[in-house]
Amino acid sequence: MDAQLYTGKAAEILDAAERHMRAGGYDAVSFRDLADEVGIKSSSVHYHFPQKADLGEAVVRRYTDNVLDALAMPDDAEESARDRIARLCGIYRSALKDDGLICLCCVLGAEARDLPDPVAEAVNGFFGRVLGWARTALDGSQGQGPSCTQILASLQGAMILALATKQPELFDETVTDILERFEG
Amino acid sequence: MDAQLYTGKAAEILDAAERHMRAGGYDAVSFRDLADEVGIKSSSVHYHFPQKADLGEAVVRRYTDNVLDALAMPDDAEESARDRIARLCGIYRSALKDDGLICLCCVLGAEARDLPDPVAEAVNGFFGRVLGWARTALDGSQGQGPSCTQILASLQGAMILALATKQPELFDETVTDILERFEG
DNA sequence: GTCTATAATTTGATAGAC
DNA sequence: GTCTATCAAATTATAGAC
Repeated sequence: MDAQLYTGKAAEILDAAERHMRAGGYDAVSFRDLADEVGIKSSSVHYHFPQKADLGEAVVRRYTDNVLDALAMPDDAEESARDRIARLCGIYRSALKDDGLICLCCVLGAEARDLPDPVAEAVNGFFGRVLGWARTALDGSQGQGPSCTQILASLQGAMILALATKQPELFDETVTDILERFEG
Repeated sequence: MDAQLYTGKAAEILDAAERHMRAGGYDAVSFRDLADEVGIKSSSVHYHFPQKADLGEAVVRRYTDNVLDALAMPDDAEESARDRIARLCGIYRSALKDDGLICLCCVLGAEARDLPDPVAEAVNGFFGRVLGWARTALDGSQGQGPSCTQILASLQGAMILALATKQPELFDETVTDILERFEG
């Protein structure tokens, strides 16, 4: 159950696949496009990830690990719930502003019904783990601020709004609303 | 600028296309699949919608008109802002619980970067019109309740969470949170 | 409006050499 | 691990008959 480590071409493939999936969904990824981008042939991509579902699952799992790593640190026990949630907001914010990318599992979650089972399950797992993190992050903030569900839902939806309307301010507006509710 | 009316096969095609797009995104629609479902050939689908982008744009525009029609009525001037927002929640809620479908523009908005321009613009238009409706819906509820952006973002994100985790309760939880904030 | 027929491209995937 | 070669299937789209 250890987190898998990817290096070299495998990592490059995952990088390219994640970028495409976050921009256009699961179907936006093709073995030939990935191969071209990393400078190998499509059959070599199949060597690393035999089926497309394997690739999709690996992308989601690696993404999940990366997000949870970023959420966990710095590991300060005295940190307020508000500051911890602000870190979650910041992760999404920088991806959106710097690269125009929204959460991978926001895109894939929206088309979950049509995803291969292992990929859909990995997306489900992402939300479970992030909600689990949020539950402990809010620990001790006695009923103050929005619920974990509400925080995560707001952020996911705000990314879509900001992207689709080309108004990044809409994301910040939501972040402000979330954080303000901690000063109740 | 009148709303286009679709009947017969054209309407059936749009129905099928909307269903597929809401389940799996823009790429989840193929002319052959649609043709089979409505009992004609794919070339006949092209007669009604020459290019796929034409089809996509028509689906989004019709969906937008339908949602705004449902939001507008019943047209009661004495209705509270809270009740109007509850109507928006109800539209999404029944689609999710009855058919397992989330908002069309939630799915397409998430992959907006990869959509043909006319389709992306139609999705943008959907959010503009719904946010416009929400602004007037909240008229007179002096600062009470969440902002239009926050309401819409929460609902979109909650649909994704509910769908991806197979926990419809998560959607209801968000609706409850939104409506509670009107009793401030 | 719908059909047949077909074109051109892209897709996921495999076999086997090096 | 990467390659060449290839496959079967699916895709969007068009021409032209009825």
